[in-house]
Amino acid sequence: MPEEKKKKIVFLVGPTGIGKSAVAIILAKKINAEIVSCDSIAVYRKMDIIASKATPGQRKKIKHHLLDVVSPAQEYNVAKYRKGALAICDKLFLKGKVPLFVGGSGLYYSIIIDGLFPHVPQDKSIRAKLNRQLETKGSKYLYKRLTKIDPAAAKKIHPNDARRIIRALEVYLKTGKQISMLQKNRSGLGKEHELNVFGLNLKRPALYRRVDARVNQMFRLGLINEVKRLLKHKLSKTAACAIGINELNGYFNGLYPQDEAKRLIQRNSRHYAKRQLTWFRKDKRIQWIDINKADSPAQVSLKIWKKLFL
RNA sequence: GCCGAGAUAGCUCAGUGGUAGAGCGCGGCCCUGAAAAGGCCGGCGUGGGGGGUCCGAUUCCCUCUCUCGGCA
Repeated sequence: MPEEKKKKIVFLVGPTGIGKSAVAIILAKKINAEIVSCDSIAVYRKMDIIASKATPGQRKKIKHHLLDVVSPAQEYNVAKYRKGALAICDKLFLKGKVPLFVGGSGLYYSIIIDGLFPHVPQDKSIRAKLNRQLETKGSKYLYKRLTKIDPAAAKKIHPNDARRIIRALEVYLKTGKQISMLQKNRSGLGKEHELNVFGLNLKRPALYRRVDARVNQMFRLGLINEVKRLLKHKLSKTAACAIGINELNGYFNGLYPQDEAKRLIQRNSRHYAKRQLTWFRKDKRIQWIDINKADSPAQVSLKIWKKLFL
């Protein structure tokens, strides 16, 4: 039975602030796993509080991968993530360990499970040119070009979505191939492995209360100083989009008081959580675990464990 | 107690004799090399209670309740 030989991979996803990390550590011990972070911000060093990374104490209990792998000055993206994550999976399989992916970055998750179409990395000069055209002629102009070059891609992309229009044009200009064709060619771990995907969720008001509370906690832990330190150096544009950077920068520049910065961070985090839920909701592979306030991380991880082995 | 202002969406408020909008908030969605990013869609409403005028009232009139100012 080849089915039996498939290697097991476990995913734990869900919106920010739901308590994935604590559950993951307990679960990892039970199933002989190591944790692979699936978080686009936690990859950055020196962004500990802002990314709510696992603490040194937690990392001592269970090994965490893909935390602190790049400096905040470096750009990071899905392709780098995928490369790193696949390498770690291989290592873990050799050790007989189960990879336990934990995080809320939906695209990163899907790139691991379903794959990424073959390498067409970004091209700085093509992008610069397209961005200039975006400024002078607007996204509608670029969209029209895309309509001619790759109608299928254009159909999927909204005329205002400049970022995706540019990427589609970039791929074509660089390879002469349509992104809509290339995108059909993807293969991820889902094909060769036994996937077990769990999602944590809470009723919306309770989730939002948790998100707000976690932002308060981040302030207590020293978010302001952490961001102040980060802003002393040049941040890559991918690191700079972490929620909290921009909001606090406005406060540092005297645009509004500190409370307003906090309010904005809380609001943007709630919006983010909502978008994450939209992303994950449509993935039918996810087995949802509804947690209520009373559930401890241990209870939640037990529920997952039961689903894994019963 | 008297005088004045107000009571409309979750919040702050606009407007109109033909059953209502704005901003923020909130909800839904899209997503393949920036993804904690970027983009799209949606008004979510017993217009404070009751009565009157009118073909028709959220809009005009009366009254009650409440809120906020001012005077006592």
